[in-house]
Amino acid sequence: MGRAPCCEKNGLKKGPWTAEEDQKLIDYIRKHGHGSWRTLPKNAGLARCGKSCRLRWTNYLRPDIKRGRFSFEEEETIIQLHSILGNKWSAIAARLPGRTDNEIKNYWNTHIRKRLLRMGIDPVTHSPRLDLLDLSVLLANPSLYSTAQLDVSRQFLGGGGGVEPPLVSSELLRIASNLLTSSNQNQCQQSDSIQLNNNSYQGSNSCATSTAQFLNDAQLLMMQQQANVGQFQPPAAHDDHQAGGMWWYDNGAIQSNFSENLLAPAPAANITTGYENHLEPLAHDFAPACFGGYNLAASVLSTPASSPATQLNSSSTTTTTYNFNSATTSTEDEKDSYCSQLLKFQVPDLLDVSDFM
DNA sequence: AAATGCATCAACCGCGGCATG
DNA sequence: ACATGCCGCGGTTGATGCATT
Repeated sequence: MGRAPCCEKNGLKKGPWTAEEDQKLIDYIRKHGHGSWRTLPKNAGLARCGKSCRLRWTNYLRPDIKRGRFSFEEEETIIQLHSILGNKWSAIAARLPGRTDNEIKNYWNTHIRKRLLRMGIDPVTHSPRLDLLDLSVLLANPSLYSTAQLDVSRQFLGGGGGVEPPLVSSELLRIASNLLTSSNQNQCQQSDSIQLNNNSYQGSNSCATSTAQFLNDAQLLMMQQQANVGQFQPPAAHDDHQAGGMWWYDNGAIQSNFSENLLAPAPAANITTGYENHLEPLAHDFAPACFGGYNLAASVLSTPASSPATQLNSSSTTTTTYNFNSATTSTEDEKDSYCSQLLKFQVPDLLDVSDFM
């Protein structure tokens, strides 16, 4: 049975609220409470439907509403709660005093979601997106692979143009690994250290500390995670001539002959959200050896203001400390810049992500 | 200065859940 | 058990302002 839309009644006003209407609504609710939204507009002398009144009150006129920019802490909370609750905006809003579900929803769609996408993270699943992140790196460096390999890489996208599941196999991972290994060699010559704004960076590994290296290695894990390969076989001996080395996944541990490290899974961090399943392994397993300890989770989830200097013990003898100073990343643009520079992640024109925006 | 594109956000729409008769 | 009505939620739209060309 259909229900008559509440605002289709004759004489009921729609659209933006006037100051007079606002005042009428405020005065009435202050005196009587909202009671039944259905009868409120008539009693308050408003030519609005109850639904419109309720929305106006809960999203705008309520006295306890906090206006203005979201703080880093609030943003962090939103992301973490969203990883647990999904698009349950009202549930998220219930944990953010003064913020409405509508406001949070808007902020998510206009800010956070886009930022996560730029970083190659699926804002729905909160897991790395192979099709966004991986191929962008590959495709941005066409010199790194042959035509045949490009054809293979296109399969990751589900090349038919339709909504096909990404094709990822151990063999493709191996190919990608080789490609990325080549990429590493190029990238290492370009950036042995990272300086971002006033954030301090103290790395010690030269080649292995480039951002590109981090991405590449992390991407392989993403592939593995998305493909549920389970066991990614170590490279065969004949791969050893590839100077860069490779990563593989063995019995729960990330192994590499790149830095001759065996990376044991990191102990649980203090982040207790669904990210543990996705980003934390990346940050802790990869960061020490291949990125010198940069904490991806800290950059994505914990905004700089709330992320104390992260100290991670790598499997090598190197201990690396990072201090991303919040004072230098206080604006929205700076947040974006901060993230994009760190990850050096650029979506090539070839890879259109607008559909996801 | 005008045109165009983009980002933001208040407000609307439709649906599902729940209460009530 | 079923019909009806209300409320709240999530998705979407459209107006507005700002930036860019």
